[in-house]
Amino acid sequence: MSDRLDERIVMAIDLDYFYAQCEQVRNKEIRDKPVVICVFSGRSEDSGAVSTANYIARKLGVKSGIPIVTAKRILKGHADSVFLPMDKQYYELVSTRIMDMLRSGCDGFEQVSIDEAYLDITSKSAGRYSSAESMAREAKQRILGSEGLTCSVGVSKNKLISKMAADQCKPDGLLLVEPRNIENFLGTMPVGKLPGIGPKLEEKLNSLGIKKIGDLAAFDEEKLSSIFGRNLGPHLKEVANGIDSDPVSGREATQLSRIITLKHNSSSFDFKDDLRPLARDIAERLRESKNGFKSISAIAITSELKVKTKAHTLEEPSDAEERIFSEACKLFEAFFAEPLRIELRRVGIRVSTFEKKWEPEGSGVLTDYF
DNA sequence: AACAAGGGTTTAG
DNA sequence: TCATCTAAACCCTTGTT
Repeated sequence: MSDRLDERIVMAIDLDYFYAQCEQVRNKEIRDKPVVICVFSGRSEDSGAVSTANYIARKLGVKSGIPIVTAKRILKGHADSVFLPMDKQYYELVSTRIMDMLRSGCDGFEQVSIDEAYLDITSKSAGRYSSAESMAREAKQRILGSEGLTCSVGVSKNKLISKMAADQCKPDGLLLVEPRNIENFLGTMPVGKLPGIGPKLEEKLNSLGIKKIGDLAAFDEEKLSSIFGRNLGPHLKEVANGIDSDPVSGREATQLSRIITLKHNSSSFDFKDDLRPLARDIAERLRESKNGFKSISAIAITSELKVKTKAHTLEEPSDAEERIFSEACKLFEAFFAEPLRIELRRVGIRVSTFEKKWEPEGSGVLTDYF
């Protein structure tokens, strides 16, 4: 019996330095310059962080997450550098057009973020990597032809390896990793290259002498479980061996949040007005998705950048702006009711535990689910 | 033991 | 004043069934 029949072929598509590339399409003048996409917090002239940068800027040391001021310092000698505010709405338009195009004609589709998607092309490729390669080239060509954007594409037997293949060949790459080559592909890579293994976990693994994915793949599973727990331990062993049965399929969102940076740090609840737009925005999003929430959290980031949350669960789901606002206010008041002297830099609201098939407040219309 | 709720950490883009 | 914004997956503790 062949073990190929149930084997999938999964394509991972990752749009290169997406926000910056979108800007380059809008304005060809900046194509050969360092381009930095910024999220300005509004605190002061250049306060905020870098969202992403094109490869010219990256090569010079500008990475996502660094302060805008730091990026400006790095690019001081490059008078042609371009700093642009993030225009998420525009990037979403572009993304939607691309995703809609990709969605058609595959067995399964999963958009994982604004610039990444998985396609299950098992049947369309008839399970052959030669066909899969043609499909990957075609996808790249269609995206380039319609939007002028390059992307990186990975193809393998599951999402994990396809994603790693796409990561490995970016930008503007295409890499197929056939099942028989997976062991080789992974073996000598640092463990930190595995999705889900960030700096903290990598450091912990390194301290155990586990540096390469091959080391992790061969490590005693009992030991891993005792160190990393019953869930993470076995999971680490699995991914290190290239195993991932997670299907390509859409998922419903489970939470929705909005957060802002306050103009000035606050030691008391004097930012009520700032919460109003957040509540309004969340209510609007809930209506769009026809969801009600049962759980609501206040998110607070202190002046030391520590994250604190307070949550409350409702008896019945709601989607009302007023409810979001009033519950959030209550939770924030609780922060300052504590004896601790807390100073907040950023504040936000999150709702979760959604219920669909749920009757919006005040609609007065009976739903027909039961 | 299983589950819900509240709070925190890590990862990712 | 260097330090955005959104989302998911875990982990832990506590309390209840």
